[in-house]
Amino acid sequence: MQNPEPPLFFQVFNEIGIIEQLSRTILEEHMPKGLIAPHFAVLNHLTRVGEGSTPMDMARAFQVPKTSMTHTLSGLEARNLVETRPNPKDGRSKLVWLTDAGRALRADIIASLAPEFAKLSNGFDGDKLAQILPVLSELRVFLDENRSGK
Amino acid sequence: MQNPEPPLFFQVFNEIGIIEQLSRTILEEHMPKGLIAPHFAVLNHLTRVGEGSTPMDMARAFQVPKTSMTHTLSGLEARNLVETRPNPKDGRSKLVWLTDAGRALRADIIASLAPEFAKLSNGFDGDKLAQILPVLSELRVFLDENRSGK
DNA sequence: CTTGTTTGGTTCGATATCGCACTACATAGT
DNA sequence: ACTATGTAGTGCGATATCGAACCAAACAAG
Repeated sequence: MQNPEPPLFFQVFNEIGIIEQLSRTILEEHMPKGLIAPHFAVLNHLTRVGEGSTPMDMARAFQVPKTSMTHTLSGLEARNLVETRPNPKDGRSKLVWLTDAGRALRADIIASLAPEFAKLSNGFDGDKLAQILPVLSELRVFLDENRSGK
Repeated sequence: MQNPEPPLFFQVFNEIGIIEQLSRTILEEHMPKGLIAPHFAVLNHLTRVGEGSTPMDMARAFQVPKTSMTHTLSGLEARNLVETRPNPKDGRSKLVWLTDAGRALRADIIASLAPEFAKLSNGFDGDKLAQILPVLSELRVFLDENRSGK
């Protein structure tokens, strides 16, 4: 038994899958009708990583096909939450920017999540989360570097 | 600062979301065309938890709407990977059973994942996974118990 | 037993995801 | 410059997800 048991990986990925489901559901309960987690992910990415990303930047960051990103962005653009401008450095691509409405919506969603975070803070030991975070990051990086390619 | 920083939760859920994406992609690369992760989840559930589950049992276990489960099962049934029988205890519901083909497919998929697990074993410290697993389970249970309801 | 409510499952319509094919622009090799 | 190959983005078709509405069986209250 020189290998970690396959069931260990299975269990970890299984738990992660369920947690992803549950946390996504919570997030989506705090989003306006018609918008879902990927829309939030884009608003959040533009705020944190910086506006002026290209669609492909974000597709790669989220590991989704570029066609999915096109679709997600079109939903955001239709609601005036982002706007796109041509990329002066590359005639094929676009740069994506938040509108004021987009920035405001992201802030509102995060603010409305405060009670959920409070519940978590009260009911769950934050130290444990702090302990697993670096391992999760490491695992994410490992998987990211070893992915076959989408 | 009596609260754990909201960013901590954010980061944890963010990493979990990305890991879920990446691990799901790996799994689906090892599945026959037309079948995706939810199909595997059902085959796996029936094997582990026991055959003869109802669709609602599984919808709850996976935290998906029952309509999604109907759809997933119909895909499996169309390929003769599961079969359903009436529930003798409840005229409204069905019981789901694996076919031999379903059992075989699950086994084949798991077997074909062995190289991926080997890569993980070699490149990633199994002890770290063992350490985070109980925290993930705890977090999953906490979220599960506190969910608003779907 | 009758009635009102709950629960398991399906159908349907709207939106999402994703692979494939395609266009336009970019870049490398000669 | 010319051609070949690569890359960003879109259009389209197939399947997936999910909420709303619906039906039938179960169950609870009287």
